Amino acid sequence: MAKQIRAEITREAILRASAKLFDRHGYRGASLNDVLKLAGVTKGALYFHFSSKEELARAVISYQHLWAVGVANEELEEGQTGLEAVIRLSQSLALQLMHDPMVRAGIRLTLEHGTFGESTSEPYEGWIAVTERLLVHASESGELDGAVRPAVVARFVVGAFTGVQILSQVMTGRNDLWERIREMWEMLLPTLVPERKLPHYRQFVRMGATGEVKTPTPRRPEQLEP
Amino acid sequence: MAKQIRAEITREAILRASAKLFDRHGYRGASLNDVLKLAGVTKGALYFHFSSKEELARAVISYQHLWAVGVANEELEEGQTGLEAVIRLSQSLALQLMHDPMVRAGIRLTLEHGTFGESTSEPYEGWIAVTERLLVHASESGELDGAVRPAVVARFVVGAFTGVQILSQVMTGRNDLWERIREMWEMLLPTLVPERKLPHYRQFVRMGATGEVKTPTPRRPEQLEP
Amino acid sequence: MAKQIRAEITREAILRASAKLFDRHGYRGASLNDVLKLAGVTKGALYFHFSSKEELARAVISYQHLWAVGVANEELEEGQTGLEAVIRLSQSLALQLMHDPMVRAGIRLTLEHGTFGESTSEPYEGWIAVTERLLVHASESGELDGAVRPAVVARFVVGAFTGVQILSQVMTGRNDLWERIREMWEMLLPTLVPERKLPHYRQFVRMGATGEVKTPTPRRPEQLEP
Amino acid sequence: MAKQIRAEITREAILRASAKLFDRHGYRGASLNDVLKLAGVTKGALYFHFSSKEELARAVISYQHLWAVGVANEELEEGQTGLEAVIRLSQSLALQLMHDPMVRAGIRLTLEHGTFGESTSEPYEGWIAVTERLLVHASESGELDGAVRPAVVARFVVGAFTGVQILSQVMTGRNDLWERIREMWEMLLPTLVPERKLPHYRQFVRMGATGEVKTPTPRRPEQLEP
DNA sequence: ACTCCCGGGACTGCCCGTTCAT
DNA sequence: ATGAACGGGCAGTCCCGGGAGT
Repeated sequence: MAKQIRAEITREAILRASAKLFDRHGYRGASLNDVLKLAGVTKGALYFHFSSKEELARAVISYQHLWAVGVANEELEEGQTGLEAVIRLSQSLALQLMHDPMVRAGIRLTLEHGTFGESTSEPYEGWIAVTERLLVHASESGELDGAVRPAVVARFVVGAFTGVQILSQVMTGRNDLWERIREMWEMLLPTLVPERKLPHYRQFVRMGATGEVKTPTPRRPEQLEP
Repeated sequence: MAKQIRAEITREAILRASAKLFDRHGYRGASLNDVLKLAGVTKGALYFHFSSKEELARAVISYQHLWAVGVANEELEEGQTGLEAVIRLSQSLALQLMHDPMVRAGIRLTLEHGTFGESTSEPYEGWIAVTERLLVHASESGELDGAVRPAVVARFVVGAFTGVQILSQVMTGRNDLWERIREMWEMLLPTLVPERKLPHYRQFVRMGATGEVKTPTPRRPEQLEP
Repeated sequence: MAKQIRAEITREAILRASAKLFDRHGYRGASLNDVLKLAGVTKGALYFHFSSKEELARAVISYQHLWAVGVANEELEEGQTGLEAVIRLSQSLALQLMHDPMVRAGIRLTLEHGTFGESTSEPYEGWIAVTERLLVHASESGELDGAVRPAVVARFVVGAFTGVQILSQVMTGRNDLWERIREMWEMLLPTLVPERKLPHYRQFVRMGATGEVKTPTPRRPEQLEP
Repeated sequence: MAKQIRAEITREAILRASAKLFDRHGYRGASLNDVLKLAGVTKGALYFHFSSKEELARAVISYQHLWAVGVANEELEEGQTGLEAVIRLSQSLALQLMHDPMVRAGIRLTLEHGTFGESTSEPYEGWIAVTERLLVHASESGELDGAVRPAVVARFVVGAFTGVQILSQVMTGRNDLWERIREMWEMLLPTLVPERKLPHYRQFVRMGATGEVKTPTPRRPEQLEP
């Protein structure tokens, strides 16, 4: 028992250190030796917990993915309308990107693996699917302008968010990400909702950074057994 | 003299080969040996023309940058209104991203160097600046809705374009980039222009680059390895 | 008591698994992790029973050695003439090499350690000594041709057996080992025995694989305690 | 030009050093770092000449193989009878095994790759084939006893030589190899040749170590171009 | 002026046999 | 008897010089 706790601590230390370095230098740029140094563990420890660099990266991605899923579910359970949920989702992710190294790393690795790599579009498809579902729901509730096509909007929102976040990272180290996301929504709202509802959503977008970041304590990805 | 011609050919071969590999594997993932093999030259040749891998990458980026600047100027000289110029600019870049390996590589390297690197935001700032200038011009000509703030829009457009392009690349190898950019503009136009001008711009977006472009049956990026 | 039985089972499982892997991949090629996996035990268990990989190998070799000694003694007790005993001995070993992983592994490890290693010729010397003793006995009984020098023959027989067995292993996975050993004796008999006795020994060599393989249930090598 | 000479020197140094270490420690036991140290070159040099450890080993094997082929051909051209050629061949190989590290290493690697490995029996088949061919020739010339079956003898001789050489190596570091091979032939001759020719061949076997070892300056295996 | 061969050496991810606290 | 951690070593790959030749 006691052992397992210690193991968990080590595992987390490795994960955390690798996240930091993956975030800073990318997958290839991060060397395991640096991870070891930063985590204060030895090669053996790393090898015990993760059988390869790739698996380590996958663990980081997985962590971030689980976190995102958790947030999405919470958002839905809070009885918000569909569009509001989408907005809150984007804001939660933005906040997390500003503060949580694990999520930052996860996003970056996903991006690298997608953009530069053999391309697994799967995570993006996931985000698009979630967004689309929420928008369909919103559309059926009459929240949206009649001309809005959820699939198109979902795809664009995910893409725009991705790009805005990158720019914010490059230009300000993500310090202005929150405002950029707000501006994004302000530009999109006129297209999405009927004019009379605009004020309400504008207001909604402006609130939000109430500090209460969603942190659904994601459980670590279960180990894959061979 | 004769020598110089040969030198230029070698230089170009190296540049072209490196672009292809940078595009496919990223900066770190592309090995100079592969570049050599693909270009059919030797190490000595490479190091005569480029003093380091980084300089090689910079040359690719520079090439793409010069191309972009050239296009921007042409667009302006053609006597289009500001907003139209912005749209055409984005479309030109989209087309080039679909077909020109050098531009693709340049964008990718810029992105890597920015997102994951020591961060030189300069190219993005350039794009934003150009866009903003055009939008200011448009605003002064009364093309835009009164509430539009050029600086904000410019920043968002550049970010959104970046993200949309990434998603298109990950999900379809950029085959659908043209449509995605069109959709982007269709979503932004209601926010940007007065309602009565909407039909005109919608039409404008759909046409494309003054006839000689047309949604050009994009070939998918060639599979790896010749 | 019960514990000790369990321990013995574990020990055997490890030994058996390691034999299989040593046989297949050699000393260096066999990894302890694989042994663990195959035996279904943990690292701790292995290191409880064997203090190092080398000792594990020694145990395998020792097992095979004890087996060989056992067979040799049985052969002698069965009242065969000296030459017959030598022949039966070689045949028993051949059969065992074809079927018993532990013996296969033992032979291979001995060979590796000898050929490629710091060379302990001791096991070979043992075989040669036994063979020589039997041949001297045979010589004194008048079974052999007068010109035969037991020491020379013994050394050659051991060498030839070793090589023939290797070739059989390489070329047919030892499937034809039995026939090869028979041929070996047919080639040596004219040199070893007087002409009139040739038919008898030829007949003797041909019999043998009567199925009754010698399996003298070798007791496990006593543990050497430091 | 001058460069190429230097390259050849380096290449040879690497080959020679690796042969020494392969001979001493086997394929797995020899570390490239040790090779580098012994050869006095760096990793870059090695990597330039040999793209992997395996290829290095193959080069050594190939060297030895070419040497053997060269010797075999010379032997044949010297107008000896078939059986004499076989004997001389075995003696040449024995001498070489005693003195030339490259050949020693080649034999050892072949053996390892065969015995302990995925088994390529090809080199053994080559030796057997050559021997058989010579014996068939001898048989047709009436040198051999009528009952001799060349295929069987060839296989056994190759096997026996292999084993005898191993034993000699283990027990005396191959110092007594020459005598062991002589004894081998003395034991086989009665089976192989008619009685009246025995004295001649006995005499033939005893001569031979005239010092003039066959050294057919084997050309290095041509590089495989990718 | 331009190209090439040959080499330098640091570093990477990985795997291994082994030990120690429990 | 276990789970966890240790640390050295492996083969392989990389980016890069520099002397010689054209």
